[in-house]
Amino acid sequence: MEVLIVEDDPLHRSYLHDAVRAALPECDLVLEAENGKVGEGLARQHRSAHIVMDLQMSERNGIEAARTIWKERPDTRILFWSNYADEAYVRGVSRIVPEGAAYGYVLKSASDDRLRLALRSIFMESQCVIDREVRGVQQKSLGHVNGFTEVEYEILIDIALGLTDRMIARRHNLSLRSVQNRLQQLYEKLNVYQRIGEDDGEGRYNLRSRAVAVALMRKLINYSALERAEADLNEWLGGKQG
Amino acid sequence: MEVLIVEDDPLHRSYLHDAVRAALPECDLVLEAENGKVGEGLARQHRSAHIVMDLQMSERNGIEAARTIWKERPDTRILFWSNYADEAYVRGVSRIVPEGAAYGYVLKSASDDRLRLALRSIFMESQCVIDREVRGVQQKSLGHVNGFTEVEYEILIDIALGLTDRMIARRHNLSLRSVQNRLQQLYEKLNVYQRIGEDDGEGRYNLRSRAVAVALMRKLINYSALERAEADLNEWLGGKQG
DNA sequence: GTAAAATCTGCGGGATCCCGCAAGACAGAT
DNA sequence: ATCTGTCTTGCGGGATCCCGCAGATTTTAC
Repeated sequence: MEVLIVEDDPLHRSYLHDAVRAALPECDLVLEAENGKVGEGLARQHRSAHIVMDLQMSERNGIEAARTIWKERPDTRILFWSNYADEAYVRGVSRIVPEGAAYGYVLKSASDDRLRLALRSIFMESQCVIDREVRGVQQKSLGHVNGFTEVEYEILIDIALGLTDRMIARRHNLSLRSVQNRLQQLYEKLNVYQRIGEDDGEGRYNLRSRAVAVALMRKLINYSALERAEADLNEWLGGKQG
Repeated sequence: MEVLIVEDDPLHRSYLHDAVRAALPECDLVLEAENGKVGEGLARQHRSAHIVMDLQMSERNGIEAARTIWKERPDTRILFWSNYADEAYVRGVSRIVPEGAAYGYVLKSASDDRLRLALRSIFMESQCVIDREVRGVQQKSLGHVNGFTEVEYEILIDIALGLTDRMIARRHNLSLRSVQNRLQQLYEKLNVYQRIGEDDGEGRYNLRSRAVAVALMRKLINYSALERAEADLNEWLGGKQG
C-alpha cells in the first residue's frame, strides 16, 4: 500500500508523514509532493490510490489537483486536510467529488487521534469522513434557508470576476432580464440593501460590488475560488472562439 | 529578556519556540499566544519588547495586533513571519510601522539559519531585516511604474468594499468627478480595459467589479485587508454620526 | 516670479445597472 | 384539467457609472 502526501508546508508534511506511518502500518511507501502540480505528476506516475491533500498551495491548489486526479481515476481516495472550513473550499470540494468516491475533509486543528482515525476509515474502509465543523458548513450551504443555490452561486462568481450582465447572460444562455432577476435574489440573500450613513438622505452601497465584498467576508468565495473561476472563464472564451 | 510568539499553528509555534531558544540563549522566557487577540493581551501584560508575529490568524490577524501594540509602545521590536509576500500584507505592514522602529519580515519558507539571523539582528541589534522577496514586492509597490499611489490604493479599497462613488467622495472630501478621475487612473493601471470575447461586437468587463477581481488575483488586496478596511469604514461611519 | 504639470471640479451625454410590472412557460400537486 | 409556484422574458424608466471636454486651482520646476 502506498500513500501520497501533497502539502506545501514542510513542517506539516513531515507531521503528516509520521501520522500516516503511525496510523497505517500496512503502508510500505510514503510519497511527498510540495504542491499540486508535482502531486498530479506523482499520482499519475505511481497510480496512487490513497492521497492526503492540502488545499491552498501556491503552484496549484488542492482542488485543482484533485479534480484532474479524479478525472483520470475516479476511485482514488483523497483526504483533504485544510486549515479552514471556508464555504468556498467546502463547496469547491463537493463539486468535484465523483459519484461514490471515498473522501474526507479534516481540519488541521483536529487532534492526532482524529486524523489517524480518518486515515484508517478512508483508506482502509473506503468510508467518507467529514469533519464536524465542515459538515456544519456543508449543511448550511445546502439548506435553502440562507443557503445558496447552484445558480445563485454561479452568478455570484460571474460578478466577482467582473463580467457584465450581458456577458453573464450569454454565458448561461439566459436573457438579460433573467440574469438581473438572479442578481436581485443574490442581493436579497447577501443582505446588501442595508443603508450606509443614515445621517442624510442618500446612502446605499454599490450593490454589485458590495455583494462581492460581503461574499468574500463571509468566505463564500476566496482567492482560490476566484482563480479557478478565472481559468474556467478563459477556457470558455477560448472554446467559444476557436 | 523575554520573547512573545504569536502564531496560530501549533506546529509552527513550537518550531518558532525552538528557533528562538537556539538563536537567543540570553532569552529566559518565551511566551506563546495562539491568535492576535491574546497576543495583544500578553504583550500589554508583560510589556513585551520582542515579538514574533504571524500574519493571517483567525481571531485577529497579525497586522491588527501589531498596530495596537505599536500604538501603545512604538519601540517594540516585531518580526513578522508569514507564508506569503502578498502586496496586501507588505503594504499593510509598511503602513503601521512607527518611525524608526526595528522590525522584520521573513517568509516561512526561509531556512533555519536565515530565521536565526533575523531574530538576532532585530532583537539584539535593533536592525531591520526584510526578506529578499518581500523587499522586491515593496520596491515594485512603491515604484511609480506599475505601482500604486496611496490615493489610488485608498480608492481601490473603497470600491472593493462596495462603496458608491458619492460615498467615496464624501469620505475623502472630494467631488464626484475627482473620484471618477481616480477610478479612471486605477482602471488604467489595472489594465481592465481589455476586451473579452472578441468574437462579436460588444464585449467588455464591468470595470468596477473587474478592477476588484484583478486586484485580488494580483494579491493587491486580500481577505485580511478587506476585513481591516471594513472595520475602518464602520468606525468612520460611527464617528460621523455620533 | 513665471511657466509647466498635475489635480480638482462642473457639465453633459451615452452605456449600464437596478428593478417594478406583467405576460408567457413549465413542473408538480390536488 | 386546473391551479399554484417558480422561472423566464420583454418593456420602460430612474439611478448610477464611465468619460470627454474645458476651466479653475494647486503643486512643482527652473
